[in-house]
Amino acid sequence: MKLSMKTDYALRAIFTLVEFYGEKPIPIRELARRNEIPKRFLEQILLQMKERGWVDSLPGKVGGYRLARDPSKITMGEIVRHFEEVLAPIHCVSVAGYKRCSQEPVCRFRRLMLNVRHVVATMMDGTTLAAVYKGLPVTNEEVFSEPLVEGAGI
Amino acid sequence: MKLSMKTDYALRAIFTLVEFYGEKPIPIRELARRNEIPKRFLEQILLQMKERGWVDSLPGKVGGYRLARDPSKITMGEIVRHFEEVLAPIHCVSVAGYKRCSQEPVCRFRRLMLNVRHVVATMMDGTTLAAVYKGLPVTNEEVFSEPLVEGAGI
DNA sequence: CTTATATCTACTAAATTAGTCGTTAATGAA
DNA sequence: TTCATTAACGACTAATTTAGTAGATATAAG
Repeated sequence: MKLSMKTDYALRAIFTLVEFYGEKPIPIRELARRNEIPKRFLEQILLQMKERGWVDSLPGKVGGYRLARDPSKITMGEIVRHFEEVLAPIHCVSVAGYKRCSQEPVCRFRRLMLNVRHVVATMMDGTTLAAVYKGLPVTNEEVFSEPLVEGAGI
Repeated sequence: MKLSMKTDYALRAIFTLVEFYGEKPIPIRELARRNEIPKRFLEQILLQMKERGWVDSLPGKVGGYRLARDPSKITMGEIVRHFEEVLAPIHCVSVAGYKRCSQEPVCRFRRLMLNVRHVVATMMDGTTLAAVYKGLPVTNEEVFSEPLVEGAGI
Protein backbone atom coordinates (compact mmCIF):
# COMPACT_ATOMS: atom_id res chain seq x y z
CA MET A 1 0.00 0.00 0.00
CA LYS A 2 3.02 2.21 0.45
CA LEU A 3 4.95 4.28 -2.08
CA SER A 4 8.58 3.36 -2.70
CA MET A 5 11.41 5.74 -1.84
CA LYS A 6 11.95 6.17 -5.55
CA THR A 7 8.45 7.60 -6.02
CA ASP A 8 8.83 9.75 -2.94
CA TYR A 9 12.16 11.11 -4.21
CA ALA A 10 10.70 11.73 -7.66
CA LEU A 11 7.92 13.82 -6.16
CA ARG A 12 10.25 15.74 -3.86
CA ALA A 13 12.54 16.59 -6.74
CA ILE A 14 9.83 17.56 -9.20
CA PHE A 15 8.27 19.94 -6.69
CA THR A 16 11.47 21.85 -6.33
CA LEU A 17 11.52 22.06 -10.13
CA VAL A 18 7.97 23.38 -9.94
CA GLU A 19 9.23 26.01 -7.52
CA PHE A 20 11.79 27.22 -10.06
CA TYR A 21 9.62 26.75 -13.14
CA GLY A 22 10.49 29.38 -15.73
CA GLU A 23 13.74 30.27 -14.00
CA LYS A 24 17.23 28.82 -14.38
CA PRO A 25 17.99 25.07 -14.33
CA ILE A 26 18.73 23.41 -10.99
CA PRO A 27 21.70 21.02 -10.83
CA ILE A 28 21.25 17.51 -9.42
CA ARG A 29 23.58 18.36 -6.58
CA GLU A 30 21.22 21.08 -5.44
CA LEU A 31 18.10 18.96 -5.92
CA ALA A 32 19.71 16.17 -3.91
CA ARG A 33 20.81 18.49 -1.13
CA ARG A 34 17.50 20.30 -0.71
CA ASN A 35 15.46 17.11 -0.69
CA GLU A 36 17.89 14.78 1.06
CA ILE A 37 18.12 12.34 -1.79
CA PRO A 38 21.26 10.31 -2.62
CA LYS A 39 22.69 12.11 -5.64
CA ARG A 40 23.54 9.09 -7.78
CA PHE A 41 20.12 7.60 -7.17
CA LEU A 42 18.39 10.84 -8.07
CA GLU A 43 20.29 10.82 -11.33
CA GLN A 44 18.40 7.69 -12.46
CA ILE A 45 15.10 9.12 -11.36
CA LEU A 46 15.56 12.37 -13.24
CA LEU A 47 16.56 10.47 -16.35
CA GLN A 48 13.28 8.59 -16.25
CA MET A 49 11.34 11.78 -15.77
CA LYS A 50 13.18 13.28 -18.72
CA GLU A 51 12.23 10.31 -20.90
CA ARG A 52 8.61 10.91 -19.96
CA GLY A 53 8.91 14.54 -20.97
CA TRP A 54 8.19 16.04 -17.59
CA VAL A 55 11.65 17.40 -17.22
CA ASP A 56 14.52 18.55 -19.42
CA SER A 57 18.16 19.28 -18.81
CA LEU A 58 21.20 21.25 -19.85
CA PRO A 59 24.78 20.06 -19.34
CA GLY A 60 27.69 22.36 -18.62
CA LYS A 61 28.61 25.00 -16.14
CA VAL A 62 25.19 26.58 -15.77
CA GLY A 63 23.38 23.31 -16.48
CA GLY A 64 20.85 21.38 -14.48
CA TYR A 65 17.23 20.30 -14.66
CA ARG A 66 14.07 22.21 -15.42
CA LEU A 67 10.40 21.34 -15.52
CA ALA A 68 9.65 20.86 -19.21
CA ARG A 69 5.87 21.30 -19.11
CA ASP A 70 3.49 23.60 -17.32
CA PRO A 71 2.82 22.22 -13.83
CA SER A 72 -0.91 22.48 -14.50
CA LYS A 73 -0.46 19.95 -17.33
CA ILE A 74 1.13 17.20 -15.24
CA THR A 75 -0.94 15.14 -12.81
CA MET A 76 0.12 13.35 -9.66
CA GLY A 77 -1.45 10.20 -11.07
CA GLU A 78 0.89 10.16 -14.06
CA ILE A 79 3.97 10.37 -11.93
CA VAL A 80 2.95 7.94 -9.22
CA ARG A 81 1.69 5.46 -11.77
CA HIS A 82 4.95 5.63 -13.69
CA PHE A 83 7.07 4.78 -10.68
CA GLU A 84 4.69 2.35 -8.99
CA GLU A 85 3.34 0.60 -12.10
CA VAL A 86 -0.13 0.42 -10.55
CA LEU A 87 -2.31 2.55 -8.31
CA ALA A 88 -4.74 -0.31 -7.76
CA PRO A 89 -4.52 -2.39 -4.58
CA ILE A 90 -4.64 -5.62 -6.62
CA HIS A 91 -3.79 -6.40 -10.20
CA CYS A 92 -7.19 -7.85 -11.03
CA VAL A 93 -8.79 -4.37 -10.73
CA SER A 94 -6.04 -2.55 -12.56
CA VAL A 95 -6.55 -1.45 -16.15
CA ALA A 96 -2.96 -0.67 -17.12
CA GLY A 97 -1.50 -3.42 -14.93
CA TYR A 98 -4.30 -5.97 -15.18
CA LYS A 99 -3.41 -9.59 -14.50
CA ARG A 100 -5.99 -12.30 -14.55
CA CYS A 101 -6.62 -14.01 -11.21
CA SER A 102 -8.17 -17.47 -11.05
CA GLN A 103 -10.41 -16.37 -8.19
CA GLU A 104 -12.12 -13.60 -10.12
CA PRO A 105 -15.47 -15.33 -10.61
CA VAL A 106 -15.83 -16.05 -6.89
CA CYS A 107 -13.82 -13.27 -5.22
CA ARG A 108 -15.94 -11.32 -2.73
CA PHE A 109 -13.57 -8.45 -2.00
CA ARG A 110 -12.74 -7.58 -5.57
CA ARG A 111 -15.57 -5.05 -5.68
CA LEU A 112 -14.27 -3.15 -2.67
CA MET A 113 -10.80 -3.09 -4.18
CA LEU A 114 -12.27 -1.74 -7.39
CA ASN A 115 -13.93 1.04 -5.43
CA VAL A 116 -10.70 1.85 -3.64
CA ARG A 117 -8.82 1.95 -6.90
CA HIS A 118 -11.44 4.23 -8.32
CA VAL A 119 -11.32 6.87 -5.60
CA VAL A 120 -7.54 6.84 -5.46
CA ALA A 121 -7.22 7.12 -9.24
CA THR A 122 -9.78 9.91 -9.31
CA MET A 123 -7.91 11.89 -6.68
CA MET A 124 -4.50 11.33 -8.21
CA ASP A 125 -5.49 11.89 -11.82
CA GLY A 126 -7.57 14.91 -10.90
CA THR A 127 -4.74 16.67 -9.13
CA THR A 128 -2.06 18.59 -11.00
CA LEU A 129 1.37 19.59 -9.75
CA ALA A 130 0.24 23.20 -9.90
CA ALA A 131 -2.74 22.48 -7.65
CA VAL A 132 -0.61 20.62 -5.14
CA TYR A 133 2.04 23.30 -5.15
CA LYS A 134 -0.51 26.00 -4.33
CA GLY A 135 -1.51 24.22 -1.13
CA LEU A 136 0.36 24.71 2.10
CA PRO A 137 2.26 21.89 3.82
CA VAL A 138 0.07 20.01 6.26
CA THR A 139 0.92 20.10 9.97
CA ASN A 140 1.29 17.12 12.26
CA GLU A 141 -1.67 18.34 14.29
CA GLU A 142 -3.85 18.01 11.21
CA VAL A 143 -2.47 14.55 10.51
CA PHE A 144 -3.09 13.18 13.98
CA SER A 145 -6.28 15.02 14.88
CA GLU A 146 -8.11 13.81 11.84
CA PRO A 147 -11.57 12.32 12.37
CA LEU A 148 -10.77 8.63 12.18
CA VAL A 149 -13.37 6.01 11.46
CA GLU A 150 -14.02 3.83 14.49
CA GLY A 151 -10.99 5.26 16.26
CA ALA A 152 -8.69 3.03 14.23
CA GLY A 153 -5.06 3.89 13.63
CA ILE A 154 -3.66 5.01 10.30
CA MET B 1 0.47 0.70 -3.60
CA LYS B 2 -0.26 -2.97 -4.06
CA LEU B 3 -1.31 -5.58 -1.51
CA SER B 4 1.07 -8.47 -0.90
CA MET B 5 0.11 -12.06 -1.71
CA LYS B 6 -0.03 -12.68 2.00
CA THR B 7 -2.80 -10.14 2.47
CA ASP B 8 -4.60 -11.42 -0.59
CA TYR B 9 -4.42 -15.00 0.70
CA ALA B 10 -5.58 -13.93 4.15
CA LEU B 11 -8.65 -12.31 2.64
CA ARG B 12 -9.43 -15.25 0.37
CA ALA B 13 -9.21 -17.66 3.28
CA ILE B 14 -11.22 -15.60 5.72
CA PHE B 15 -14.04 -15.22 3.22
CA THR B 16 -14.41 -18.95 2.92
CA LEU B 17 -14.57 -19.03 6.71
CA VAL B 18 -17.28 -16.39 6.52
CA GLU B 19 -19.12 -18.67 4.11
CA PHE B 20 -19.10 -21.47 6.69
CA TYR B 21 -19.61 -19.28 9.73
CA GLY B 22 -21.59 -21.18 12.38
CA GLU B 23 -21.00 -24.52 10.68
CA LYS B 24 -18.22 -27.05 11.10
CA PRO B 25 -14.50 -26.13 11.01
CA ILE B 26 -12.70 -26.11 7.65
CA PRO B 27 -9.25 -27.77 7.50
CA ILE B 28 -6.30 -25.88 6.05
CA ARG B 29 -6.07 -28.37 3.24
CA GLU B 30 -9.55 -27.42 2.11
CA LEU B 31 -8.97 -23.70 2.53
CA ALA B 32 -5.77 -23.99 0.52
CA ARG B 33 -7.41 -26.00 -2.24
CA ARG B 34 -10.46 -23.80 -2.67
CA ASN B 35 -8.44 -20.58 -2.74
CA GLU B 36 -5.31 -21.80 -4.50
CA ILE B 37 -2.98 -20.95 -1.67
CA PRO B 38 0.20 -22.94 -0.82
CA LYS B 39 -0.82 -24.95 2.24
CA ARG B 40 2.28 -24.42 4.37
CA PHE B 41 2.18 -20.69 3.69
CA LEU B 42 -1.48 -20.47 4.61
CA GLU B 43 -0.64 -22.16 7.88
CA GLN B 44 1.38 -19.12 8.97
CA ILE B 45 -1.31 -16.75 7.86
CA LEU B 46 -4.07 -18.53 9.78
CA LEU B 47 -1.91 -18.59 12.89
CA GLN B 48 -1.60 -14.83 12.74
CA MET B 49 -5.31 -14.44 12.27
CA LYS B 50 -5.87 -16.70 15.25
CA GLU B 51 -3.59 -14.55 17.42
CA ARG B 52 -5.68 -11.55 16.43
CA GLY B 53 -8.85 -13.35 17.49
CA TRP B 54 -10.50 -13.37 14.09
CA VAL B 55 -10.25 -17.10 13.76
CA ASP B 56 -10.06 -20.14 16.01
CA SER B 57 -9.15 -23.75 15.45
CA LEU B 58 -9.65 -27.32 16.55
CA PRO B 59 -7.00 -30.01 16.11
CA GLY B 60 -7.80 -33.63 15.49
CA LYS B 61 -9.74 -35.65 13.00
CA VAL B 62 -12.68 -33.28 12.58
CA GLY B 63 -10.56 -30.21 13.21
CA GLY B 64 -9.92 -27.12 11.15
CA TYR B 65 -10.50 -23.39 11.28
CA ARG B 66 -13.60 -21.35 12.04
CA LEU B 67 -14.36 -17.65 12.07
CA ALA B 68 -14.24 -16.72 15.77
CA ARG B 69 -16.28 -13.52 15.63
CA ASP B 70 -19.36 -12.38 13.85
CA PRO B 71 -18.42 -11.21 10.34
CA SER B 72 -20.24 -7.95 11.00
CA LYS B 73 -17.75 -7.25 13.80
CA ILE B 74 -14.60 -7.54 11.72
CA THR B 75 -13.61 -4.81 9.25
CA MET B 76 -11.55 -5.04 6.11
CA GLY B 77 -9.37 -2.25 7.49
CA GLU B 78 -8.33 -4.34 10.49
CA ILE B 79 -7.21 -7.22 8.37
CA VAL B 80 -5.45 -5.29 5.64
CA ARG B 81 -3.74 -3.06 8.17
CA HIS B 82 -2.50 -6.07 10.11
CA PHE B 83 -0.84 -7.65 7.09
CA GLU B 84 0.34 -4.48 5.39
CA GLU B 85 1.34 -2.51 8.48
CA VAL B 86 0.01 0.69 6.95
CA LEU B 87 -2.86 1.75 4.72
CA ALA B 88 -1.30 5.14 4.15
CA PRO B 89 0.68 5.82 0.99
CA ILE B 90 3.55 7.30 3.01
CA HIS B 91 4.62 6.84 6.62
CA CYS B 92 4.47 10.52 7.46
CA VAL B 93 0.65 10.51 7.15
CA SER B 94 0.15 7.24 8.97
CA VAL B 95 -1.04 7.25 12.58
CA ALA B 96 -0.24 3.66 13.52
CA GLY B 97 2.85 3.48 11.33
CA TYR B 98 3.99 7.10 11.60
CA LYS B 99 7.63 7.83 10.95
CA ARG B 100 9.00 11.30 11.01
CA CYS B 101 10.28 12.63 7.69
CA SER B 102 12.74 15.50 7.57
CA GLN B 103 10.81 17.08 4.70
CA GLU B 104 7.55 17.44 6.62
CA PRO B 105 7.71 21.21 7.13
CA VAL B 106 8.22 21.86 3.42
CA CYS B 107 6.58 18.86 1.72
CA ARG B 108 3.93 19.96 -0.79
CA PHE B 109 2.34 16.59 -1.54
CA ARG B 110 1.89 15.44 2.03
CA ARG B 111 -1.60 16.94 2.12
CA LEU B 112 -2.77 14.96 -0.90
CA MET B 113 -1.34 11.78 0.61
CA LEU B 114 -3.21 12.55 3.81
CA ASN B 115 -6.42 12.88 1.84
CA VAL B 116 -5.77 9.61 0.04
CA ARG B 117 -5.05 7.85 3.30
CA HIS B 118 -8.25 9.27 4.72
CA VAL B 119 -10.58 8.05 2.00
CA VAL B 120 -8.94 4.63 1.86
CA ALA B 121 -9.06 4.23 5.63
CA THR B 122 -12.67 5.36 5.71
CA MET B 123 -13.67 2.83 3.09
CA MET B 124 -11.71 -0.02 4.62
CA ASP B 125 -12.63 0.65 8.23
CA GLY B 126 -16.24 1.25 7.33
CA THR B 127 -16.63 -2.06 5.55
CA THR B 128 -17.21 -5.28 7.46
CA LEU B 129 -16.67 -8.81 6.24
CA ALA B 130 -20.41 -9.34 6.41
CA ALA B 131 -21.05 -6.35 4.13
CA VAL B 132 -18.45 -7.49 1.63
CA TYR B 133 -19.76 -11.03 1.66
CA LYS B 134 -23.28 -9.87 0.83
CA GLY B 135 -22.11 -8.23 -2.38
CA LEU B 136 -21.74 -10.16 -5.60
CA PRO B 137 -18.41 -10.66 -7.33
CA VAL B 138 -17.64 -7.89 -9.79
CA THR B 139 -17.38 -8.71 -13.49
CA ASN B 140 -14.52 -7.79 -15.79
CA GLU B 141 -16.88 -5.65 -17.82
CA GLU B 142 -17.51 -3.53 -14.76
CA VAL B 143 -13.79 -3.30 -14.07
CA PHE B 144 -12.82 -2.15 -17.53
CA SER B 145 -15.84 -0.06 -18.42
CA GLU B 146 -15.52 2.13 -15.42
CA PRO B 147 -15.67 5.89 -15.92
CA LEU B 148 -12.00 6.76 -15.72
CA VAL B 149 -10.73 10.23 -15.01
CA GLU B 150 -9.02 11.74 -18.03
CA GLY B 151 -9.03 8.42 -19.80
CA ALA B 152 -6.01 7.29 -17.82
CA GLY B 153 -5.31 3.63 -17.10
CA ILE B 154 -5.81 2.20 -13.64
C1' DC C 1 -2.95 -46.82 18.60
C1' DT C 2 -3.82 -44.91 14.22
C1' DT C 3 -5.00 -41.15 11.44
C1' DA C 4 -5.91 -36.53 10.52
C1' DT C 5 -5.60 -32.40 12.03
C1' DA C 6 -3.17 -28.03 14.11
C1' DT C 7 1.38 -25.89 16.05
C1' DC C 8 6.08 -24.52 16.44
C1' DT C 9 10.64 -23.26 14.93
C1' DA C 10 13.58 -22.63 11.57
C1' DC C 11 15.34 -22.14 7.07
C1' DT C 12 15.71 -20.48 2.06
C1' DA C 13 15.23 -19.02 -2.75
C1' DA C 14 13.68 -15.37 -5.56
C1' DA C 15 12.51 -10.83 -6.31
C1' DT C 16 12.56 -6.11 -5.28
C1' DT C 17 14.41 -2.00 -3.42
C1' DA C 18 17.62 1.23 -2.80
C1' DG C 19 21.21 2.33 -3.81
C1' DT C 20 26.92 2.63 -5.87
C1' DC C 21 30.60 3.06 -9.16
C1' DG C 22 33.35 4.17 -13.16
C1' DT C 23 33.40 6.38 -17.27
C1' DT C 24 31.96 9.38 -21.08
C1' DA C 25 29.82 13.52 -23.23
C1' DA C 26 28.34 18.25 -23.48
C1' DT C 27 28.67 23.10 -22.30
C1' DG C 28 30.33 27.65 -20.89
C1' DA C 29 34.08 30.43 -19.15
C1' DA C 30 39.02 31.74 -18.97
C1' DT D 1 42.17 25.24 -26.31
C1' DT D 2 41.78 23.87 -21.88
C1' DC D 3 39.48 23.62 -17.62
C1' DA D 4 35.76 23.18 -14.51
C1' DT D 5 31.18 21.73 -14.07
C1' DT D 6 27.40 19.61 -15.33
C1' DA D 7 24.46 15.67 -17.37
C1' DA D 8 24.36 10.72 -19.42
C1' DC D 9 25.20 5.94 -19.74
C1' DG D 10 25.82 1.18 -18.33
C1' DA D 11 26.82 -1.94 -15.09
C1' DC D 12 27.11 -3.66 -10.55
C1' DT D 13 25.73 -4.68 -5.50
C1' DA D 14 24.12 -4.87 -0.75
C1' DA D 15 20.13 -5.08 2.02
C1' DT D 16 15.52 -6.05 2.61
C1' DT D 17 11.23 -8.08 1.74
C1' DT D 18 8.37 -11.50 -0.17
C1' DA D 19 6.85 -15.80 -0.77
C1' DG D 20 7.40 -19.53 0.28
C1' DT D 21 9.56 -24.85 2.38
C1' DA D 22 10.76 -28.31 5.77
C1' DG D 23 10.94 -31.08 9.77
C1' DA D 24 9.30 -32.18 13.97
C1' DT D 25 5.76 -32.00 17.76
C1' DA D 26 1.07 -31.71 19.91
C1' DT D 27 -3.84 -32.74 20.12
C1' DA D 28 -8.15 -35.00 19.36
C1' DA D 29 -11.50 -38.60 17.52
C1' DG D 30 -12.51 -43.23 16.40
